[in-house]
Amino acid sequence: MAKPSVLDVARTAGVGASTVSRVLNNHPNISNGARARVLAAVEALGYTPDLNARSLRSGQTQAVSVLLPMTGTAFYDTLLGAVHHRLEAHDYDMALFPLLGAQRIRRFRDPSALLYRADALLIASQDPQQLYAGRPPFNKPVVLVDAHHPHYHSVFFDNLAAGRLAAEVALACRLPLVLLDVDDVPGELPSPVFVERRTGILEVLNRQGIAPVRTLYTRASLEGGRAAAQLLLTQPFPVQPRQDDLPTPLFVLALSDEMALGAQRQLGEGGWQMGRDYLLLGFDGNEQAAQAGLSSVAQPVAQMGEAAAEAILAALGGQLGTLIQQSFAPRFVEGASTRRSGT
Amino acid sequence: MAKPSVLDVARTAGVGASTVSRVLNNHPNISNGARARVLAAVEALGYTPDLNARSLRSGQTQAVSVLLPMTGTAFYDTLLGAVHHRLEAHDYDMALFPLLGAQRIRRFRDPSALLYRADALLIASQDPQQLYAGRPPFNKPVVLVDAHHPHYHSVFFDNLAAGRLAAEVALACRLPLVLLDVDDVPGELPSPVFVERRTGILEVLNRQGIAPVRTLYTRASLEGGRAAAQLLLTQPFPVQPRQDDLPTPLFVLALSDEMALGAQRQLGEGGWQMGRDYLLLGFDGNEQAAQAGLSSVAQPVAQMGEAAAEAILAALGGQLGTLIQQSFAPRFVEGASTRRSGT
DNA sequence: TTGAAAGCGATACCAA
DNA sequence: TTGGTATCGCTTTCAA
Repeated sequence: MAKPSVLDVARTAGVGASTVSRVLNNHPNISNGARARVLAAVEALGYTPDLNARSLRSGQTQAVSVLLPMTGTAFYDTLLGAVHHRLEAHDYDMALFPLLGAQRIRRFRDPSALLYRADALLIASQDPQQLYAGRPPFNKPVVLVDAHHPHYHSVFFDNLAAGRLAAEVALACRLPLVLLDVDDVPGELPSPVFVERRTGILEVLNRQGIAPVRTLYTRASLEGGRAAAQLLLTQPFPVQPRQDDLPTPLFVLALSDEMALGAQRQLGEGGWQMGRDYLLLGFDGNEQAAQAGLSSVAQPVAQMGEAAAEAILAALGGQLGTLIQQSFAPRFVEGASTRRSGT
Repeated sequence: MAKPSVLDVARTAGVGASTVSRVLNNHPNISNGARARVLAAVEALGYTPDLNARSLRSGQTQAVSVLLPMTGTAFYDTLLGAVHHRLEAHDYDMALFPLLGAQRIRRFRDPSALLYRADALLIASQDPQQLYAGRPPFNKPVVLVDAHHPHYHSVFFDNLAAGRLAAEVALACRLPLVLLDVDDVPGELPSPVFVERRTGILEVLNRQGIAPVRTLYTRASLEGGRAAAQLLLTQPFPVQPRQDDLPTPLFVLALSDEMALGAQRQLGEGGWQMGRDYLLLGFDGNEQAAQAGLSSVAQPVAQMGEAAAEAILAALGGQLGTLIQQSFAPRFVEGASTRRSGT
């Protein structure tokens, strides 16, 4: 037999089609008898509503599309897990559309792309202006997460403040500063996240008239951190710890915990001792890094995901008079890595 | 003004609604004049078809859903890039539904989940039987990629054969064998990929009555490879190279190139020299690993993605009498890492 | 080659 | 609290 429709259910239950619809959509003012018979009929027939018909009539899809870069995992895992969790509670589902290569935005120029078959669009870690060279062809709510733009609802970390905070923590130690910075990848847009952290750091340093004794550019990954640390080990210019009687530790400031973690491992394997030969600070509040004793300027990823979901829901509810610009402040999470030992 | 519909376009162009539809769907037998006027009207009004109405009427969505684990990136990047490329050529779009935690399959029990609003379902690296404890609630084509099951169209690597091939390469060197194996993650299903590679390897070893001198269990990542290699460096039981006058290199066989790459870096940093102190072989055909000179039992990821897409398209076209069980054979890609130096 | 009209399967309005 | 019916926007059939 063909897939049953509301009419089949209605006939089986001995009620009208609208009653079936009302039961299925939890409308008030339904008698218990009718509800029970409808549910029984649904069960008996194995009825499943047709989403296309539902959407056509109601004008809603109960879906949110997420546009995201296909890089990294732990971060998006946490972020999108939180987003999905909140959306789910309001009966919204979520589909992901990874960018599959920076050049392939063409795919989303078409307003009838699957991406836009949704009630709202969440753009992660991307500037829509740059991405679309204009606006997305979508006249429903658009929310940015881990990115911000004055024309869009934005939920983001204050990476500028994070940079400043990190620099202040570093300066307070009064040690020679090594900056593990992120190299631009040719052909890709530079990540605004790292640009802002760097800007915040340099702003504070400049104000104090202090410069890093060394800046190493590398990939924004654990292996990148390792590579930079290796340079520190093998080319210990301009300060070489562990040879004086009063060694001067280096303060290594990395633009991400991933990089910091890599540096820690590499330096440790090279015989440098944390607290004695170097101090270390990263960004993100990465759990692995915290377990390894690393201090971090942390950012509440899951919380931000929830906030983004709330922003979407509010926009969908039409309860959004003004533009949301919600920034999350960084928090210094102290571990062993910013404490000198044996003093 | 409200969103224009076919009727608006038809009025503007001075034709009937069906003519508009025909033009938009590239039907034959349309006069050039009508076509031109319709296209002009579409342009003028900024008309975009309503996908819900289209799907309701036609019974098709022109969409394929992909169910995938939210781990790894390079692999799925390549795989899904290839899948999407083929689908796109046939006007199908693609949406991703990551598993966001092993326990959350509940989300997909509901037959009216967004996941199933598609013409076909692609399941990556998962056994549907295990996943659903039965069948997915979806009576349209289902294709498995990087996984196989006798009841579903499957496109996969022959990891068993890959394991055998790797073991044969290793045995041909007649060196003490160290196996870098993958540790089970508690709470997660063991990956069939590694199970099969291991089985293939052990099958060949057993047949020859040979056992690895050492098996190290670690995470299936670069860092996992590093950790295992570190054990090799610091606890050089039972064979210690570099101290005899005639050193015996170890043959290190890792279940993935990622792990092999990690091992290579760690051993290199520990002073072991590739070709003299150890040989190394991994799986996957990872590009980074190849650049580092690693030999690999490679698997054509993009090719497999394309094959999976073709399987979907064939199933959608209804041209699929029998069940597809397409396996891709491994290929030994020789680099420097399996050649002894100075002999 | 074209237009009128039926119908896909739901929801929402209105009258009862 | 309920059922009948119009309607969402499109594709398809049928007749011209």
